[in-house]
Amino acid sequence: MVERIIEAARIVLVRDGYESFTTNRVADEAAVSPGSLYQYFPDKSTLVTVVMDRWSTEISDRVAASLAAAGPVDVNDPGTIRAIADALLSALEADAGLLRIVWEELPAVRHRAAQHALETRVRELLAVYLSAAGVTSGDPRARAWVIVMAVENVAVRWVLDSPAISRDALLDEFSALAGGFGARRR
Amino acid sequence: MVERIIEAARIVLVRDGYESFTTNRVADEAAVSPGSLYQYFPDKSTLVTVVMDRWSTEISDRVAASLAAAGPVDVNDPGTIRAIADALLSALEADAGLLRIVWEELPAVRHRAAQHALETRVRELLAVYLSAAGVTSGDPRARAWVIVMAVENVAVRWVLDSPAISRDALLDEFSALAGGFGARRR
Amino acid sequence: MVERIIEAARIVLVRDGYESFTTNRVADEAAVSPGSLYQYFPDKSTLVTVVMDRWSTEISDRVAASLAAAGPVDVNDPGTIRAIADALLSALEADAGLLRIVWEELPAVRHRAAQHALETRVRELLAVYLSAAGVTSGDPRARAWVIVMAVENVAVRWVLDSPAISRDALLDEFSALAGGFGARRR
Amino acid sequence: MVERIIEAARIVLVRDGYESFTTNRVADEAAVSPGSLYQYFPDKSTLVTVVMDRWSTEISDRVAASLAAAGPVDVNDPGTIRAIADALLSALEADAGLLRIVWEELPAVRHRAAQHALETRVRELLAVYLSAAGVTSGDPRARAWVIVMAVENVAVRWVLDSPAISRDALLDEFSALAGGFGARRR
DNA sequence: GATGAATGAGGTTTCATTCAT
DNA sequence: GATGAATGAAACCTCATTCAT
Repeated sequence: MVERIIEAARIVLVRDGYESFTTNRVADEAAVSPGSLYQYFPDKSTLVTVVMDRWSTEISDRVAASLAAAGPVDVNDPGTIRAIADALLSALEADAGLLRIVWEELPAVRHRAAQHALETRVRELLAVYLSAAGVTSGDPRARAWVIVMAVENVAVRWVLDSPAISRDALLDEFSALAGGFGARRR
Repeated sequence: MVERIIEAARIVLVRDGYESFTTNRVADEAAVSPGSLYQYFPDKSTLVTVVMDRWSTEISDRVAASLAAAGPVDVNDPGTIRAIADALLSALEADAGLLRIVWEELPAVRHRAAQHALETRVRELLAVYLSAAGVTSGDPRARAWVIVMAVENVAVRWVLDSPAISRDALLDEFSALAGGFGARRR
Repeated sequence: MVERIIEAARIVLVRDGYESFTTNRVADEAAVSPGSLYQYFPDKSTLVTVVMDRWSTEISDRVAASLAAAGPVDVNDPGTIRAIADALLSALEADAGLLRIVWEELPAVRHRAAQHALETRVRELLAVYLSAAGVTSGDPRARAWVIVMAVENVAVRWVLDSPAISRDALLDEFSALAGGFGARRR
Repeated sequence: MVERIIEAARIVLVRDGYESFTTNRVADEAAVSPGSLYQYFPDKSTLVTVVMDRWSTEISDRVAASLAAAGPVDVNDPGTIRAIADALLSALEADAGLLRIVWEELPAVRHRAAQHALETRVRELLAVYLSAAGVTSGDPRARAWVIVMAVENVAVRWVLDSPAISRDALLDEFSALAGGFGARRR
């Protein structure tokens, strides 16, 4: 039931947009009475938050899974950074419809927590990578924060705006970006 | 009159947030009747759009002014990139209240156009710089696009979230980021 | 407009009862949009309060008018107390339908203020009478308070419950009641 | 079980007020499922009625007990009327919280029956007293009705509104009131 | 041009009640 | 008998927008 409602919420969100995301419509879509919604979620905004949390976790998991499938991370392999970026892009593309709604229609407050969680998770991964790569100059935490913020926006906008940049070219850019930070190592 | 309304709209937006940004409240703040609003703006969303356009222009102008004041851009001076980033940060900080509302509460659709205009302007500047710097590998337009997207998010989030990174350190990171792209030139 | 709404509210209250007293129904009855209600009244409960205040004033005025029409009050005339009581009964009977709703369906909180105002007004009148009548034993203010509370309930219930007591007999009882308090004078 | 529910209903009524008196809350308080409520009570209003009946009986019993404890009623003892009134006040004060809810928040329809029962019981007692006291003028039943209605309201309001009248003074007023009716006997 | 009273569709939320288990 | 998840009607209120003055 909770499952059905969350799923319906996600569908309505993607199909109708946030402006039209009403509790009644969600109830309809879930083939459930409006009252039932409130047995499991205290209010509308919580419902959105839950959908966001789900999605954030999905993305994290997808990225992690891709990396795991790719075998152990080799810091010296220049392909590593590409693999990470590639995994992220794929994860975002998995539900581009939802991504668009979230990024373009949802007031950020609604998905701030979920986004933060995702950023933190990625940042931690990255910190490990950076330190293993022997990047020493500057504050590694600051560096990780900057890269994550940078990559986040670039990846999202690439998926949403479809600029005239091939996926391969984009991955090159990511490598360059990371290389820039790593460049001064040794 | 138009002026008064736009100014009122901005005030209401910053003071009360987007949720409470109602046409009636704007009319009140402007000491104007709600009907008069509609003599100059077809609907509420247009009003927001106009405020956004204004603000976007303000930022562009501020950045341009800062750069002009700093004298001619010297592509070989590593300080140049710092100057640009610094100007951008200052411009964003000039009305952090509005920045927060725009980034956290406004559905992106509302300010998409303004944001796009700003991005384009900066991208063009950057393209010149990159080409002058002799960056040749890869597609320079793709490169410019990526850098702009990256910098945009990093700068905004730094202003809004106040992470534990000094302004100086942040500027260093920007240099590194730009350096990374320039690094492989020869 | 305000007038129309208040009148409609009163009609709905009497006709449908407090349970069915909804803002939409009032709007319908007033042939006005629900939104218009809220241009003049901040919320539903205020609307009820206003109706109550009106009615309380009507009763006061009716009583005062009756007394004025009856000529100057003669404290020594045993008929005086009958006149007052008679005026009150008539005033209550003027809109017995509303009286019933107020007394039987309205949570007292809704009409507490109006009732209090009425009680106070009557109490002050009574205090004058009592002191003129030379009632000296006991605290005259306490006495007035007690009589008002006593008369209030008796009168209301007589109108609402139609007990097997003629109007004349009831007025006799009121005289006796007042006489009881005056009895021990001299 | 029935017991537990009634007790819970009373607790909720006093603690949360009538507005918040919901069947679900009562069920919670009784640690019982909402469905079970409906096995013993056809609907919410019946539940309230039962609570009211209980309470009405309690008051009657308390008054009766007080009188019994005071020994046989002596019609010629002017203290008798005080004793009755005193017993009533004490009974009302026993659960002033409930009294307030009943009088101020409950639509009278909900407790009309219980109140009526109480009034009748007291009226019968009083009729005996009045006839024994040799009050002959007027209709003794009318007289009893009037006194009961008068005393009821005065007593309740004294308990609820705490006017600046001492308990002793109030009892004096009651005596005077009763005396007024008896005064013209002989 | 300016006004501002009027609109009315529709959103979120509550809660008494039911019925399959 | 007991449960408690599910129901769904309906309530209050908001606010972008209009149009007669």
